[in-house]
Amino acid sequence: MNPSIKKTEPVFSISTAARLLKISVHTLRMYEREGLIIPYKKKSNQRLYSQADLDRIQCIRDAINQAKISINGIKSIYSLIPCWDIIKCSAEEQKECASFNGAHNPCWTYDHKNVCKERDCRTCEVYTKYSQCGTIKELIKSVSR
DNA sequence: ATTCTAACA
DNA sequence: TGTTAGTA
Repeated sequence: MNPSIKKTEPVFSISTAARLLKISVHTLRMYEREGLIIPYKKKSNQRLYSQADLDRIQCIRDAINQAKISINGIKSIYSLIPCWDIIKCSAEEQKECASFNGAHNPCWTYDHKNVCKERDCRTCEVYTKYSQCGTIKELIKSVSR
């Protein structure tokens, strides 16, 4: 409601996020364990969610409830994002990268040894670019053709 | 009062 | 997915 707060600003506690999304805090933490989301962490280790996080999670909920896609299915979809092309890592780095070589999990769930090491996956375009339901569908279409 | 991790009569 | 335990 406050226009001065950016959609990417982590402001919602896990209980507030759960209430707004109508899901349990347990489910919220589970999505994180599965590597579907990367909430902001305070130094106290407590999670904070931005409006962008909420939007992303709602897309995940829609994929599960409407499209009937499983958690593993969503992870597989995310793994298809061409991260190497988006962040343009070198051929050497691609050779060493699991994400470039048929990984079935999102790139941000792996240990990074290349240029990704200096990046914060939460704010990386690879993670944020396909956070909207529409863009995820476009990705699915482009892959299924 | 809230959140966190880990675990399961 | 739920719930409980023991913390911070």
